[in-house]
Amino acid sequence: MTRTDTITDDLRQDILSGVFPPGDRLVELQLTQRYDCGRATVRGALVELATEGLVDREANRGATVRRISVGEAIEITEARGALESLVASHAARHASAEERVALRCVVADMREAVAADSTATYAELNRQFHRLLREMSGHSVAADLVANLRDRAAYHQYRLAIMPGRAAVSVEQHAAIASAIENHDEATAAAAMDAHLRSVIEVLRRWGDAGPI
Amino acid sequence: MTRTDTITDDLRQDILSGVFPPGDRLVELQLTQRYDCGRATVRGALVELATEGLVDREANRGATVRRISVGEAIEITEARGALESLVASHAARHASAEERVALRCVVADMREAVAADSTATYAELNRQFHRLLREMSGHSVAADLVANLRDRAAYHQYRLAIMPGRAAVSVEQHAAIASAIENHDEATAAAAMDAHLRSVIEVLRRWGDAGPI
DNA sequence: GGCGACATGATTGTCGACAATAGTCGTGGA
DNA sequence: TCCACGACTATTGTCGACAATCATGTCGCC
Repeated sequence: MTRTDTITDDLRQDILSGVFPPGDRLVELQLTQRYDCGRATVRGALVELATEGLVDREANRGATVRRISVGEAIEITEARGALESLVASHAARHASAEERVALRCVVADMREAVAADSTATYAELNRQFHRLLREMSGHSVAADLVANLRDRAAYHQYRLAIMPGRAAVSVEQHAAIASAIENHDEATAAAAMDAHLRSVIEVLRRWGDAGPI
Repeated sequence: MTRTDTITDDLRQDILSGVFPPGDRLVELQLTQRYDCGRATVRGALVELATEGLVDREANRGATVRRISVGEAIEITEARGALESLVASHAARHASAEERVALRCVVADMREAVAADSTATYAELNRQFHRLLREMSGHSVAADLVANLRDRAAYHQYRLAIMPGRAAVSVEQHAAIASAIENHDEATAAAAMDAHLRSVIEVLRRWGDAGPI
């Protein structure tokens, strides 16, 4: 693993975790001293994150953290729905017995987190659930695309996760997905995933009228 | 538009058109003299094309044109099916009257190309059909992803297009898609697109046993 | 004759410097 | 007072050079 890759991961993480909020300028020289490396290394990272859709790069004008409007977040979630349904159906077909157990455990933990009203824990379990699903699917093309789309909408995703009452609704949708996968039911798994993401879009759309950003 | 962007487009085109066939090494210094620019510029292009999935880059070992196995081509086409169905349904909803006419014209030209047995023309019209659909959809997220997936599987796509008898089957599937879109029938458009790509996968799968690469 | 260590060459990773460009501030004139 | 023009500054785009790393071929040893 080369230094550029490391910096790319670090910068990606910093963007996703909010160290650099949407719209922030990413000046190469500043990043240079933050990550202690040359400008070429930083540039490589910026180019990569730009093609991932996490940063905007205008010629001679520099890079900024990409701002995702609610409208675009909806598009992203629609695309994610199409792909992640595919992932879910493949997971239902290919998952091992251990993986199915692991998935059930995650759902159980999610229920606990909801009961304890711990939104941070829930958000992390949510990520874990979807990551596990991607691994189970064995469909690396769709899995990679989904992971990227999740990153792109991470900001809105986070706001959604901490929305009061949302977790309680969401957890049952995850349970439905997990249950279908446990039963090796590809079609139901895909449908459950699709329903889950349509529900996410519904919430985003309601926000669109009133919500900020 | 910066020089790096130009070189990126040129290199992408050269890869897609077969100037650099799959597996070919992309040595930075050689590309430097081919495109008449510095190594930094070439590197930028390679990084971008690597994240697009068109080139492989191993640390300290250089870049090569990505080899896509038949298995991966199937995965790519599955993902494309999921996304392009979404694109088709959005196209059915949002397309203008002129765009619907344009789509019908393309299908008519395709029929002509099939009758004339002109595979090169048909392949080009095929690209045009799908590009037009992406524009009609207004769904930039899905459209960009689909365009990228098409590039990644371009090699197999091309082999499929010149397969004897394939165009005749394919053209009717395109006609079905166009017809659904003309009728503003989102669900049917999506289903027709899905059927089209499942048919593509079917052919790829049959190849998988006997076909080369 | 086969195997492993070592030198060699080719290629990439990283850095600093220079050139080019966009944005900004100040000045002069109408 | 307002607009146009020009210099200045900040930042990016590009280049060449050096260091680091991997692959290859050679030599000696078993």
